[in-house]
Amino acid sequence: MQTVDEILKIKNVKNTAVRTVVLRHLLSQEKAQSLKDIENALIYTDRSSIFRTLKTFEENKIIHSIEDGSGMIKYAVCAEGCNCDPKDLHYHFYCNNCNKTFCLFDVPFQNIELPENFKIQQANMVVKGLCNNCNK
Amino acid sequence: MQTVDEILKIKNVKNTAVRTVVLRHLLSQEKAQSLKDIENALIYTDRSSIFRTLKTFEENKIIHSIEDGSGMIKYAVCAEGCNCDPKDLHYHFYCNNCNKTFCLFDVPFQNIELPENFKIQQANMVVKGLCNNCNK
DNA sequence: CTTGTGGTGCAACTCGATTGCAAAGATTAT
DNA sequence: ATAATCTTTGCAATCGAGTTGCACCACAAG
Repeated sequence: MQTVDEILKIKNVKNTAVRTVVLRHLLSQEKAQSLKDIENALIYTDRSSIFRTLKTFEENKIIHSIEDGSGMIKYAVCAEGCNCDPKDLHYHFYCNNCNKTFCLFDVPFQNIELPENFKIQQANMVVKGLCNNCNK
Repeated sequence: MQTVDEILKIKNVKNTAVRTVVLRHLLSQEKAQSLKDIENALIYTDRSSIFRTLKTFEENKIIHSIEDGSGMIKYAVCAEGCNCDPKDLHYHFYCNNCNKTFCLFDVPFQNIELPENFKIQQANMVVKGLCNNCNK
């Protein structure tokens, strides 16, 4: 696992106090985090700063965003070497019971045959159901 | 193509003025509609009435909702015989240029191998890119 | 006719997301 | 080192899609 400093350096994003704590928090979580989640975890950091930090991270492909249908956009750290290209896509799983969102890096991704002249640029794939913790 | 009256009857939803115009509008569109889209199209019908109509339609599986990442939930009429089960899932395509959302009924749907103990209930699959009109 | 049920329109509210602005911090040029 | 410049941050205000409360209306049941 890369450190916060390494990631910021590789992605050419300047290291600041807010960026460090936000990225550290994201790395420490197994599930994707919403702005609200992060805000609650980092009580000394302003919401708008976190918001802009997330935008910066997303632009620089440090994190990717997931719309899981909870109404809040979730963010998760990209895998090493990810460029957020179609080839880097992976499924997400949203638990209807505990409302957590997971990145399913290990589930193989189907090559989708789009109709004539449609061109894929990104995708947002969310499977919903019960996670292993809640499916009991 | 089923008529508005037929659909409402089959799904056991009472026919009202608002329901008729909303469903007729949805059927007349090739792309999924947001609440705002419908509101703009049906200028004499109140937003909250459309909103509640859409909820009613969704509960009764007349339409399904799509979170395409535009920030607005889109709605599209279900295919005939759809029960909104996992087996009825289909991909959606969101055009980054014209912001339209399409149902890709003809693109085969992969059977997703979830990790141990994860259970699928629904899914929201959105491929983003350029549609045939914008990819020129 | 009276009562009840559900649908509709209006207005107000919620809440996550976003922006404007000024202060603080970092960087570069002088 | 100091001044000028650019970036980041915190605060407050705003935006906008979604949602709700309430009164009114239409239609159905008793």
